[in-house]
Amino acid sequence: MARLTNLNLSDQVTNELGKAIIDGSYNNETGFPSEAQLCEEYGISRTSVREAVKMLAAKGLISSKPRQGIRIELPEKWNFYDTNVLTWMLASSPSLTVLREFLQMRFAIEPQAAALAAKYGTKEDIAEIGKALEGMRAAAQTPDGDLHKADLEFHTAILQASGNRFFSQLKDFIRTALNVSIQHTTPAKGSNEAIVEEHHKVYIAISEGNVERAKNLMVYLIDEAMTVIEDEIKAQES
Amino acid sequence: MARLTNLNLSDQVTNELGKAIIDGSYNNETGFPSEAQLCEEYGISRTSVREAVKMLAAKGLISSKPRQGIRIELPEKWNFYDTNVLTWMLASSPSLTVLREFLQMRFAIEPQAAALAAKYGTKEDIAEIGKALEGMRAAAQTPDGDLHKADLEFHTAILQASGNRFFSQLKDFIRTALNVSIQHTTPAKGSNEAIVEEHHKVYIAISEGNVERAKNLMVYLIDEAMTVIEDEIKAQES
DNA sequence: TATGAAATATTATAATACAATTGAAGGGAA
DNA sequence: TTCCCTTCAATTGTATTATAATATTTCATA
Repeated sequence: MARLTNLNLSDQVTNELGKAIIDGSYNNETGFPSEAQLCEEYGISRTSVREAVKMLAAKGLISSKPRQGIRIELPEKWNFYDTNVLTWMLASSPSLTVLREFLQMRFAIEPQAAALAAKYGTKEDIAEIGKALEGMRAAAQTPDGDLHKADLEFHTAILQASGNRFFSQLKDFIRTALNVSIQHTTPAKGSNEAIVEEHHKVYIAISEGNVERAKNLMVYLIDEAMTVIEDEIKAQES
Repeated sequence: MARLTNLNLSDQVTNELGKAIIDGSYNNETGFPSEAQLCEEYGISRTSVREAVKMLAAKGLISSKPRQGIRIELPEKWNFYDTNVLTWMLASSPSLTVLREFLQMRFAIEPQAAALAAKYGTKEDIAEIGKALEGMRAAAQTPDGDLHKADLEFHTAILQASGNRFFSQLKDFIRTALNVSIQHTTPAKGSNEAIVEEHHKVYIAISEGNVERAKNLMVYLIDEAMTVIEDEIKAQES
């Protein structure tokens, strides 16, 4: 077990088990270990094991009943919008398929968020988007500026500006999606200015309250990434 | 404490505390009770209290550290895509605002899901949509048929057919959204046939693989509900 | 005042005991 | 045999107690 001493024992075990469940190391055919077995396996008390089990149950990964033991829930019950679950899933299968699923979600969420930001965004929220944009511009002009990080800020600022809890809750989700995205898409270097310019257009549309335009421009932004992925998937299949 | 004897003690306490946290009965100013205090308050052992606390922590509602005690996390950390959290939130504030937020999410998710279903849906998935549609038709023609339930099935079948885990994971979310929606929107009775017909069009578009049309028709479906809500909100404000 | 050490309150972990639940095995009767 | 009932056993559920770890507060000292 990876000893992250800044984490509780139960948190550590939660992590280990979560990863193992999601990557398929455990399954209900071979049988999931009982509490007692987990105690032995990790050399810890039942108290901690139970706390870990409860946390995993809270995330939808497992359930447990007397005499029946601990069972892995069907994957459709897993809460993929939980940051940990998401991380565990990506650790186990960072495939192009997952990346495409991410992009499809971004395609649904972000244009709508941009539209809402244009419609309802407060001055403060929109100022944050502007600040993120400045960060992108600065990073694009500096030799080793972290454009990617600034990009993340821009997109999350828009989610925040939507004024809708369900959208802004997806900040971590989108961050993760963008991070994975970056690892796959070969960065078309040299086009930094173009990237910033496209984001700038989105910002303008939002700050002007141009709902439809904000949405369309965001669609355009994501569509580019989507195209790259679809091509890669096609290349792999053939 | 509501004694739901089919639930664990820790589950019961999780429920009680979850609700109380979300409706604001507890807050960090007045101070959140310590484990010992919770034991007294609910008359249970520390074991159960701790398990409940861990579950709430897993859902992002609280965190706890030695000497510092249990603290409520910022609402932006709360995992609203967790079924329990969602239920607790609705129990505390079933306002029009929440309903609008729900609809905005549906507006983002469902048209895209319909598009994906049209593009990638398997025969089996699409057959399920068709079956749900038949259910709607039957319910619409029967005097006291449950059209609403059949409607739910239709929409969740589309999410399933998207072939994207992140979309199909939102089935419970959308179900809840639809349920709340029904409670608010005065059912424009007499138009049952029209409703079924509109859903039928969506089904046709999906089964024919007509991506754009599927998306647009779904937008239309949700937009109607959205309009009703927006009007209600305006009426309330004035 | 600033620094550091000690006291303290709270969570973190462990060990143990017993209760509750439920699936399976076994035994008796139709 | 087949069905139903009882008994048994394995596993989780709950409680109690004790100790460790941690971080805040207090207080003494330079």
